[in-house]
Amino acid sequence: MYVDVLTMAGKSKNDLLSGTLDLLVLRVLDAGPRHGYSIARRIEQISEDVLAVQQGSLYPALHRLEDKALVEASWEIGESKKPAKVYRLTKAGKAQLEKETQSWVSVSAAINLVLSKA
Amino acid sequence: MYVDVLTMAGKSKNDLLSGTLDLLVLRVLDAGPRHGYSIARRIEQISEDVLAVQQGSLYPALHRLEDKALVEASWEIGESKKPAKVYRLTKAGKAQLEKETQSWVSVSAAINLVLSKA
DNA sequence: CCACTTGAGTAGGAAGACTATGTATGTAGA
DNA sequence: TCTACATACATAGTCTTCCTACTCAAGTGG
Repeated sequence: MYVDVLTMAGKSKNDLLSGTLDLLVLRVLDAGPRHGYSIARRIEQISEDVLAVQQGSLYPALHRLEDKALVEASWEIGESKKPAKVYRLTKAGKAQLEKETQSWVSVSAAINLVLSKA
Repeated sequence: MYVDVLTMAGKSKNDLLSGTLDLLVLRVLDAGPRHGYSIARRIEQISEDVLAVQQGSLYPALHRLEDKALVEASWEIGESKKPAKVYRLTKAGKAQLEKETQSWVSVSAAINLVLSKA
């Protein structure tokens, strides 16, 4: 039995910008295959804990990417002996990564322009 | 009567990152009061048309900000003689702008870290 | 007169994130 | 051994915010 003590009105506010999660996941997988849980850990680690990847965001994102054939998965047993679903980037995923990276670069640059120039 | 010819599956994909619109609006208003329509034009202009602000995004955003008392509005008649709803930043809006700017800086930096470091 | 731009707005729906759950197993420690 | 914790995957429900599509209206230029 779980009870929420506080479901506050003041939202804790986003850890991520909507839409960037897929990009980050693709990028991490570009550096080599990984299972879901460790993708999240990796993003948090590299971002020095600025970004927090919730499981409720991560797994749906992975399933989305899989549906779009941008990643593919297989169950594997690693050192930990626990079976884990290992994801790897497909060719289409690689292409998508490049596209989304380019998009991120230009959009974030544009936002910075507005923020600086008024 | 209007009919959509094509409501395509392949989305045209975002002009903005979700959540950044409010920040951009606050920033533009920080440079001086403006009416809604001209806020959109200004963002597009400064961003060199990389960012497109849809009216269906803009006006709801302004109403949200007004509800939160981050901006306040008054109907005014400018040179164009057409009445327009002019928005200005409130003190709370200014504070919010600073907070969100800081958040943008750190989050975008974190994303860039992940993108570069793998 | 007509088309275009300016200007404000709403309704409806899709997307994606978060919270809150649930399940299960391996591992370290008391 | 029991217990707590980290690992690991997953889904339901809700919320927020965006976009598309549309309406209405008043100036402006041809």
